[in-house]
Amino acid sequence: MSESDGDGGAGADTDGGEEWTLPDDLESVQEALIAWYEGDHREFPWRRTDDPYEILVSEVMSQQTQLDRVVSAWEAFLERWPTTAELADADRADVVGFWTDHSLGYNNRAKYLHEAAAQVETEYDGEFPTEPDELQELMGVGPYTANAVASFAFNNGDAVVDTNVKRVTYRTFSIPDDDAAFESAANDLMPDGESRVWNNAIMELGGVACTQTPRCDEVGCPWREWCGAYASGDFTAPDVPTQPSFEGSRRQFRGRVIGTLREYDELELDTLGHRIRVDYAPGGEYGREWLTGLLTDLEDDGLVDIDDPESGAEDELVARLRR
DNA sequence: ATCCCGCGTG
DNA sequence: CACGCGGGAT
Repeated sequence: MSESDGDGGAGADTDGGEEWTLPDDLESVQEALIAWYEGDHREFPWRRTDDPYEILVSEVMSQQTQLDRVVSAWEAFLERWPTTAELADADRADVVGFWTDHSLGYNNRAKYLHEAAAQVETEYDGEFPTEPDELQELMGVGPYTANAVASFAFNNGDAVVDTNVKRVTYRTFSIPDDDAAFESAANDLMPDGESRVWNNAIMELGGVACTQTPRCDEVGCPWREWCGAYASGDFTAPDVPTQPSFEGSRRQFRGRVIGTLREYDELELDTLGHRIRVDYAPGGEYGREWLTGLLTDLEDDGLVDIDDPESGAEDELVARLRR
């Protein structure tokens, strides 16, 4: 109904955009996937709620962490902060501390979640908006998360496009490795008004069947009869940019700073330095200068405060988690 | 080593 | 548009 009904790819090939088409019997394609998903799928607790806050928490956690590890963190988080009102009232340091305690990584996202809860309270009167465009106004909520929340909470989303959906559509229907093409194809595939089950189903397909090393027959992939990769045996997938190594990285030391301040409340800078790396030496290669660089970045991110000490007349600076 | 349901900022 | 952002599991 929106654009390019059924016949896929932007016809004009002027800017190098490649041609692609979806099968004629889209309805069969759709029914096959939904039947496969409803027949059997992994049971995650967030698939049994339609509370937008609970969904949002699960989505933010899932962006960075394997789903199996998210389950216990999600349950503990919602037990501690069951509503946006309660999360908004929490100290940021406690939310970031929770994130670290549960090894959820990327502490910025704890801050985003905390801020999003405050936005819901102050800007939306405690009620989540239901449209993807409005949801995207929330801190830390981009196009993917907005459609996920709109879909799973309100059955009111567009097709989600994540790395799973890209891989599945690239292989099955030979959609070119191009974001606009993926988005268009994903939306053409999705049956109108069924974003909740559809987005769950296509991501489940990417998660258990159309994996890096595919398991088409083992899990009975419902799209084998339409799948270009299954026919050709070429299961190449779009490149996902590989991360620089973590060991010894700046990221690793940021994580140690947060974890250490979580444990000690407030620490003088050199003490903190020694805690986070054994080769810390105030005047050395990794010393005061290196540490303050790290800390000012964390301060700019809103995660850490650098202050004069509360007591005493000393001028040694201390660091602590921002409340 | 590589993977894992993106996002905000410069 | 490129870049930085954690860390457990395998």
